[in-house]
Amino acid sequence: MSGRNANGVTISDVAAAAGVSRQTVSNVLNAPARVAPETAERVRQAIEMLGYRPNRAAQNLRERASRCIGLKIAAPIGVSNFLDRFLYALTSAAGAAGYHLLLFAPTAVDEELAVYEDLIRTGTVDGFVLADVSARDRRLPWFAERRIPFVCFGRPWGQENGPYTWVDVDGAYGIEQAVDHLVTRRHQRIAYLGWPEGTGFGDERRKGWLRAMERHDLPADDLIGVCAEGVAVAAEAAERLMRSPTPPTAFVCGSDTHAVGARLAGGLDADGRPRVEVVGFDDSPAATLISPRMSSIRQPLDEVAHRVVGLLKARVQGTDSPPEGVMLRPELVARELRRPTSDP
Amino acid sequence: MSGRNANGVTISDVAAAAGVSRQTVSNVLNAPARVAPETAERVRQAIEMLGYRPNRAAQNLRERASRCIGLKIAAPIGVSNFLDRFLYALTSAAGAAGYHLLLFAPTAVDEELAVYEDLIRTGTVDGFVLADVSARDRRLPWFAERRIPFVCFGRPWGQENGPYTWVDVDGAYGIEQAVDHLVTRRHQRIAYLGWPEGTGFGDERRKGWLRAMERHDLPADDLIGVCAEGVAVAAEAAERLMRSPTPPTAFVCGSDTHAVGARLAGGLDADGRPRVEVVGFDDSPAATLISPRMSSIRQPLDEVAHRVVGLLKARVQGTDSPPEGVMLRPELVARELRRPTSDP
DNA sequence: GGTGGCAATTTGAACGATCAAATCGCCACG
DNA sequence: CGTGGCGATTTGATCGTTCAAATTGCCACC
Repeated sequence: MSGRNANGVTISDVAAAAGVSRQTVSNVLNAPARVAPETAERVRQAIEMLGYRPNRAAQNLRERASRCIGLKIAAPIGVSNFLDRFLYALTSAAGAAGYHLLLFAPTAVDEELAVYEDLIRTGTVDGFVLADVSARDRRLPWFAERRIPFVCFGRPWGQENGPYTWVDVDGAYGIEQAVDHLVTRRHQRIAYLGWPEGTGFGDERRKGWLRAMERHDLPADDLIGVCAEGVAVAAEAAERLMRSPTPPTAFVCGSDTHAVGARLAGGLDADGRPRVEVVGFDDSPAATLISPRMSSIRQPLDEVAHRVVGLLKARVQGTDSPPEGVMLRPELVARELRRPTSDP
Repeated sequence: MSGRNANGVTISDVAAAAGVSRQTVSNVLNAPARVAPETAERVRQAIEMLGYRPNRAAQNLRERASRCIGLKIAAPIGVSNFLDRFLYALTSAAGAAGYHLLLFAPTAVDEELAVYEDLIRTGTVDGFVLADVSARDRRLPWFAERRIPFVCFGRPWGQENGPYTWVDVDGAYGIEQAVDHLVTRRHQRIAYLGWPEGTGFGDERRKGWLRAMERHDLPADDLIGVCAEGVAVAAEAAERLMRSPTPPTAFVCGSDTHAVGARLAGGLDADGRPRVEVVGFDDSPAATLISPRMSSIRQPLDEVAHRVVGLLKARVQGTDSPPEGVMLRPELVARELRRPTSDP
């Protein structure tokens, strides 16, 4: 008996209204096969009439699961709204799988690992998505040791062979596609502009460029520029390459930010057209800040999110799903379709 | 009895270890004054030793509260990472107040309002933050009718006098500050470039510009440009204004995107310096995409988030806290400190 | 007509916490 | 020496759900 609470229609209220027991109502919702059709119909009407919705806390308590996925969100840096887009994709994918995304921010006082542990131990979340895995990330072995379910977005660089589950996008493949594209557009001096050595994904993208250049038998030696992510520094780095006696006619870049810098450094010709063709990485809306819009390599974020959620769900529910790495392919979004101006 | 579960140390386990009853352990955590000091110490040691953390679902069930704040996240559009920054501020503020942020995405099949109702009825969240309040937003009266706690970020335009609680930033004030700033830098033809009539915040910002221009006794008639948010269209709109016989020497803009467009339209003089000075709105990192970096009006996001969470908490807990509107002031971040080139 | 089997349904017992009320021990006071 | 009062602690009940086991009703079969 109840229903006296503000907004609380309980399963017992429904049971009373339908003239059955609580468990029958529960069965209608969770195991319809066990219930006689006409009974089920009567119960469904009572549910509808009373506007019954099962209490989440009670379910969570009973089922020992929160159906929440934890995600740490850090102070945003940089111009990209990559996180925005990934967050939306992840939230949608989680929703489709019956989960919610629960955000938390690291606090100044607490030890970061303690925050993760707390969320698991209190049952606030069932597992984590790690979207900011760094090289030799100490969270991974720590989580594994405690059997805390998690899935990485991004390969765990330096511990790829560890027993970790991840989803990543093959950046090297994307860059190779970009080089191939530029080659078909008759470019031969194709530079690479990206992060300095040390970031896993950056190194990989640069390797993809080098591989493609060798495959096409093109020179690569004096065509590498590196700098931190930032338009101004990227422009400087690109300018240094442009001062060469045989300057690049195109840039393949580690990020859209690098690409914007390269485009600015290249400048415009007499007709007001960009002197260098660039391909960025991420296809962020920021890429539209320059005109004409540049080409960029798009990561399949919806697919990434979907796979991440699926794998995490399996690891949360499944007793012992084996670690698994999933590699997805990015796609080149080609936007500069005019002929290159020169062909040295 | 228990503790047999994988990672579940319960309050009874702690009680047994410390040689007291469950309730005493509960009191140590929730009402320490009721417990004798030496008993409390013993219990605390047991908690520490066993690594006890209270189960969130059990607390939620008993206390009829989830300590979660719901936030709808939509597909990102535009270049700004404003949501990123607000999300981080909101997550931090929520965490400091003992809450978590729970994200959800609207699904294609469900009615939007039904999703909100579901989250409340199931007790998944205690209330909502609405960061995307539109004019005559139908959610507001609907929530109020159902006594669903919520706080808006942004005035509920068109229903400011409704019984709603909100936090907003005084955009008109910020714009006026920008105009004052430009006037002290000897500008006289200061244009406004922003959204077409119809967005509450946009209209308000334009009014702020007009008010400041009148206050300074400056002409304003032919200095208004409107367009959607987008660099290319903004540049076009700004160009139209520049073609006037007496073109503007500065732009005050409704967004950073508009401002980037205005700067591009203005172009550079012989010394490579921007011909027009611009002030954007939001101080997004995208503002750094152009060089020299432009001035912009910064919203106090941390303060906004803090107030939003505080008000929501009061409305969730308090029986009947009266509706309240909080207006905060933005701050002009002035970046172009060189003298303007001309003074017509 | 008694019995076994089966489908449909109900009852009892958890899940882990907190509130309210009851109990305990101890001291002071008349 | 009995009683009242008070601080410290314990017991019982409850939040709303689901699992496991028990019960009911019905039909078929020997």
